[in-house]
Amino acid sequence: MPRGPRETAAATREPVTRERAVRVAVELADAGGIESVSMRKLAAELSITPMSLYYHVPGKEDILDGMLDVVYSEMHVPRPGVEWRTAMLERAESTRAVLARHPWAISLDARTSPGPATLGHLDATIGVLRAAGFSMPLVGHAMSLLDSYVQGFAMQEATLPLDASGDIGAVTEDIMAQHQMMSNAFPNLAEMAVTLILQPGYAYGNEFEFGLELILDGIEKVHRQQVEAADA
Amino acid sequence: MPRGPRETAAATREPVTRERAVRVAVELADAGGIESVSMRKLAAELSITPMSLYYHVPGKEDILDGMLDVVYSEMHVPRPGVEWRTAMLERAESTRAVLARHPWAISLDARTSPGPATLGHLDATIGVLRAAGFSMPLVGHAMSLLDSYVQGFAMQEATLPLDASGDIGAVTEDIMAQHQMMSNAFPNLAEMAVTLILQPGYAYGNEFEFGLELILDGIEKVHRQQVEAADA
DNA sequence: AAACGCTACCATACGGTGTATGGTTTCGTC
DNA sequence: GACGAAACCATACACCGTATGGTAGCGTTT
Repeated sequence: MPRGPRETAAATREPVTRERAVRVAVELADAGGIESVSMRKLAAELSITPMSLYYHVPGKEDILDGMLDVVYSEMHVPRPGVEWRTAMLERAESTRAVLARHPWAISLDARTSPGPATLGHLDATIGVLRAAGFSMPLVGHAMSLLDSYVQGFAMQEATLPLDASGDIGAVTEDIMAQHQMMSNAFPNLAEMAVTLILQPGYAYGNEFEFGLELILDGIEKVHRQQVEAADA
Repeated sequence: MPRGPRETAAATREPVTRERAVRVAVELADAGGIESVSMRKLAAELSITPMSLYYHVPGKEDILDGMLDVVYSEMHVPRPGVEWRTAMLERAESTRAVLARHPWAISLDARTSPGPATLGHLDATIGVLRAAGFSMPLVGHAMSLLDSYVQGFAMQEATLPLDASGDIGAVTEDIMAQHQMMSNAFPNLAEMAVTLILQPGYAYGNEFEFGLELILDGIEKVHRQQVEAADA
């Protein structure tokens, strides 16, 4: 029966490593939001004291970096052979799905110092576009555009006061209560609320696809023009 | 000589109000980033004790909300008559300019409970699109798409390790040092770094316009189709 | 003139945070 | 059985947001 070092009581099981600490931090954030990830709570969850964490990790920043890389590692990585448009679509939708699973990651997304999963993801994406004949500048354009949109949309979506189903219903009363006031000060906003957003079938999440397809159409058009120009 | 109440020493000048507290908080954030806005530092800047702030404000959240609304109030509000595409372009560029001036606002952008400036801004934008004949669903599509892109781009830009000029130069050495390693693990990324990003003329900020024009083109096309379909 | 109440401010304290400093225990190896 | 590294710990500091319960100065009322 092999056993790790330092197993005094019957408490500890797995050894504490940076990897496990980050994994547990992700679980904490999933359960209680990013503000429930503190060095003390994390240490408690690992059955060690706060300062013992610093043996495995240089500081909290490193844990946050690790958490973001875990999130990226859950995303679908485009495979080399796939047609570029399909790959980009899958990538965007996978990103959105993963961020929906880990909403706290949206605010962490602004962080520098990417991890290996993040870099691998970028590398694979560039590879697919290059294989499809995209010029390097166009790869830059396309990725900046797509990533900005996907990340921005996730942030907008997180901002809205939605219930779990993505429906706006839960706050309808609040909005209607303010409606009289809004109609005077912000007539266009009030009209949009009543005739669009508060309509039964409306869900903000559905806006995602419109923008995504529009962007992919635009990129496809530019790509085709470049290819034709090169052939001529 | 009119003087406010409670002017014991010759210290205080302007009276403390929520509005002034928020204004000073913005100055603090501009000077030292969002983490240098604490109730204690803010109170010190206003020459009162921390707890006195709570007479003017329910809590820190309210100050952050106010700060974001100040940022929105600095943005160019589209005027009713303007052609929609021009208005959207100005709006996007103004947003980007203001967020560049207050980088801390990007991370605050995810915050609920918009202020009057924010709502007024939205209202004016909807008004311009409606006046241009956009259907309400298309207004929703267009604004979701544009706002997601602009906000996401600002976030991406803030993530990058850029110096003040927007140039990547400052970190070139770091990248080159890791280049050998990257070439093996992430060949596409390495190639992109060398042949695009590290090239003398390249600045990530220039990517903004490509995406913006592409999006506006796409929206214009959809709009034209809808108008034609309605005419037929 | 005296009492009252309101506005604006303050002192103290609590429970939380990240982490610097400097031990202490346990283990494999010699 | 001594030794050094690996893993963990205790204490403490400077900060944070804010709950609780005051207090000084003012205008108005009686």
